[in-house]
Amino acid sequence: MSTTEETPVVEKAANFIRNIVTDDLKNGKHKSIVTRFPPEPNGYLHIGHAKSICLNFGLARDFGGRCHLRFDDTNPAKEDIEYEDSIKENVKWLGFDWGEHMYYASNYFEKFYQYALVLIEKGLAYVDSSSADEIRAMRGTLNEAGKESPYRSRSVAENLDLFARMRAGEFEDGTQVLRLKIDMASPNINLRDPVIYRIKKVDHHRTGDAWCIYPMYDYAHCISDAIEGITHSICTLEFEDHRPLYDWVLDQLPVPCHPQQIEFARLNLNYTVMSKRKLLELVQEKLVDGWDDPRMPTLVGIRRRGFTSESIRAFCETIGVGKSDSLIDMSILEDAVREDLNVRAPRAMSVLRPLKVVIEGYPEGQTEEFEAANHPNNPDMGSRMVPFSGTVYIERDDFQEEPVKGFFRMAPGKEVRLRYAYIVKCESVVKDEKGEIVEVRCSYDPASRGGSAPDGRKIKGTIHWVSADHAVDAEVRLYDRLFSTPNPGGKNEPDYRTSLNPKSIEVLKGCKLEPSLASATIEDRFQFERLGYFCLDMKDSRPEAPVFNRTATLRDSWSEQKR
RNA sequence: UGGGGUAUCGCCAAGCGGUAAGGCAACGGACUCUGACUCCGUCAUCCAAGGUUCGAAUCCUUGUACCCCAGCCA
Repeated sequence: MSTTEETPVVEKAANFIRNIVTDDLKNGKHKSIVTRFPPEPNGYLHIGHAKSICLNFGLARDFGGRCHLRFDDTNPAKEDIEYEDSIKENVKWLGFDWGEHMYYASNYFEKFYQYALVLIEKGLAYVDSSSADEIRAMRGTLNEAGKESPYRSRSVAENLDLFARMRAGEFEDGTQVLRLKIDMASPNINLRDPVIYRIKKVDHHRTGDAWCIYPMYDYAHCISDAIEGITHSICTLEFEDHRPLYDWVLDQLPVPCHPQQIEFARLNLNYTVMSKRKLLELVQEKLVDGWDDPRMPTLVGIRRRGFTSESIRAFCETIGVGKSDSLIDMSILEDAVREDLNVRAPRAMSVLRPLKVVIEGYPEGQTEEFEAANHPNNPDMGSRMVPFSGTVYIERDDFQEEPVKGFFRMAPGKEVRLRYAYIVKCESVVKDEKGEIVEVRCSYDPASRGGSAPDGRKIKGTIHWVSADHAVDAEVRLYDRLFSTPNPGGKNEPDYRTSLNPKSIEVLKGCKLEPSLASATIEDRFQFERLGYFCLDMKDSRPEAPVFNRTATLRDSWSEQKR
């Protein structure tokens, strides 16, 4: 098992990769399967990686196989150990466990080297002393065949000698490379004598200065898979035309097995960006507040936003796996969190934009407590006592002096229920010099204690409130989609930066929370009734100054109706 | 104009010759001390055109559209 939690989030939907695995198991091609998630430690994981993680670890879990976590660390110039910890943490958070199966491509450097020797001896690899520019020029174009390098026919002995000297550090960066000898006229450019080793006199974060030549992806990845006994090597679509090379390398070498590479379409989500480059720019140009900004599609960002790992897994399950390029609607992700949080998040009352309401006739200085259910549909979640007094705050949006048609919240002369408390009626409003409403005065029905009308009269509107004397002040951050256009920076679109949503974050101070929320801790999630799902910000919140993040709003057919 | 892919409802996605699952969204309605949740109901003939067949989204042909590839990145 490779999940830490037992509950399957959603029923497993069929997809072409599952079908392949099922067939391979059924017809005996494999007794059990081995997959792998092979990130390069050069950045933070995002929701797109989650799709791959769920796919690979999910297959292993569901078919009783195993999934390796392997760092594809073959380019020391770009990689760093700082990313490794974050990646491991993210995979664990998502609910997966690689157990003993933690690997590094860099652990195979010596094997890669030995295999390269085999290729040279078979006359299938040669040292090319051309410059990068020359190699590019000889590669040809999409329509024209390439030209063979003048160094292509070097003898095996010479190649062996040169390659050994490359390893020994006798040459400078970029002066020599080891290339495969395949076919410079191949219509598949990947087969035009691809470079498999380059010289980089750079320390590697794991192997230090042991090496100054490093293998390229196409050469290292397939061999790594073979060494680990991977059965299904799942990657994204852009590697599709690398597959002939993947197979070519393994066919020439005495490797333990020959994994099957299978490609699927990477995840694209609308109203956000997913490329490492753009994500990095957003952070570096301070367009967002770091990798873990709750608006970022990074796993650290999404987590800080309040998403549960269960909802991410459910999301990955529902979007399916295919080979056609897709742009998933953000609403599917939002639906996934709502579905999860609706069931598990305790309810609470919080007023984000407070409007003072004075209950006329309520005994001066009196305070009482009302029992409020933590979850209206699940009694097992218990209840809490919520203090009430003669002055409460309600949401500004819940009052209209001149109510529009269909508005059934608080308005002059209309009765409305303060949830769990009393039925009140607005009698008058108090305005400041500018005509701004600063206070609403209500009468109340003492017989409606607890919120129910003793005479059975129907009260259409129920609104939430917080007692002024008992309220906990807090900062609340309302997040919205990072971009205001569905495919920022896409084809025929201006620079993605111009599509940033100016309202992607709104910081509200002086919000009034019911006192029970004072004891909230990191990763606690609540439904602030009638508003949405919120969690304590894991970075900026302090006990004496709580900060809540809005994970998602509730569906709101009222505001939709108004549109 | 080389090679590799993909085309099924607004967005995903099952289907593998036997008469179009499901989810999201949307739209009606019921219920409701969250205008939430829940519950009912509505919502496609499968890129196009030919062909094979009793029968095709599924097979063949010819087109069309879109994506990927010319890093000593992964």
